[in-house]
Amino acid sequence: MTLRHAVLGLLATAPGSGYDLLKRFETAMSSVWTATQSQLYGELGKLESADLIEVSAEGPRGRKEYAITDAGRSELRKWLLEEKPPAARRNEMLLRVYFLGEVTPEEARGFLSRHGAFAKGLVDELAALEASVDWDDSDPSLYGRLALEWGKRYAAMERDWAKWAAETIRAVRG
Amino acid sequence: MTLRHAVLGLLATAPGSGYDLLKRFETAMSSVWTATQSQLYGELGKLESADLIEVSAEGPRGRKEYAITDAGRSELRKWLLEEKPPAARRNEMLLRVYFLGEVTPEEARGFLSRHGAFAKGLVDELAALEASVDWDDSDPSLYGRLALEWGKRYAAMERDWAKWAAETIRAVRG
DNA sequence: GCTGGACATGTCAATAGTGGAAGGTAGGGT
DNA sequence: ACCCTACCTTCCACTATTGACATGTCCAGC
Repeated sequence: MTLRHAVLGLLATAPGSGYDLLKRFETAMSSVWTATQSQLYGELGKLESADLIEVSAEGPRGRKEYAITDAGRSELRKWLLEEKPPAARRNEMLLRVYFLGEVTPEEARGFLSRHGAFAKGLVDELAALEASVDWDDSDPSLYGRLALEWGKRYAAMERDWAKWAAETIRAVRG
Repeated sequence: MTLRHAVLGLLATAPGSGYDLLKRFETAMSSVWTATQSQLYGELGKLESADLIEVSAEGPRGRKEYAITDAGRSELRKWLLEEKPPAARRNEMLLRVYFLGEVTPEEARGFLSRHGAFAKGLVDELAALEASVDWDDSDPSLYGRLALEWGKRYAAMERDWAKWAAETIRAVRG
């Protein structure tokens, strides 16, 4: 039921059409949640039936602009504050690490080096992004900034961990 | 197609029945990948049809023990070394952070404190787990250890980030 | 006036994942 | 002998997610 809340959250910030929301999923939200067009339009229909959103305006080309309702806003608040986020339960990278015993130590170190290089690139990318954004103190940018900081710390953690892991393999296995 | 490789990886370590694998998904693998029983038995059937695994023994209660084939091992290697892991694209916790502007700053700080406390608990838990395990230098324990270290660093990162984020909100919003 | 690209939605088939019901066997402990 | 628990598999209905196809409209620039 998370896509539902992602849509509610986006519409709580500003009303928009399915097309608008899709753009927002592809850009601002892309590192946090994704949705395909078919999923999105389907979910908009369900949310409207449940009266959590409503059509607030109609425009050219059949455009339907949706806005969140009071019931929707209350559902969003409930999700934010009352439901505990389930711990992430899937990590494909780590799954591979578990099975690295199946390849040679050299290959395992190669895998970790590549991953470390990727994380390093991400750190630089996010630092550049941060530098390029004009941060004011408005709410949306505050919380976006917290999320960006999370990304930077995550990427730095993975970069350092991968380096450490490759060194550990070398120390233990040669 | 990741469950497929998770199963291949487990069977590469040791042969086992669907029931055995399910236990391993619920324990050792639970923080990295999950599978329900229905998904697992279905996947075993598909893997057998594709000749990536085979029934290596039959036991009481209709037990079928599966073992990885050479083709399966080669598929596993290919997945480990040739396919690049897609970047994680969903994080429900961060999604909530994006929408924290919908609640009051106090509530937002409460959310972050709770998350920080959870991460702190995880750090302690993982440290205790590490202390309790008798690490030898065998392959499976080496790579499990790398994964555990990842978990420790991840939890510590989230703990520190949550603290920083709550302080930042207080500084900016009071 | 034409045309290409952006805008906009709808629908379908397929795979992945969840949750639960149903049915049965083997073996250790009392 | 009995029973309880662990062992073990199959099947089904539902939701979530992906990717592709289909269809059409508006508008800016030439």
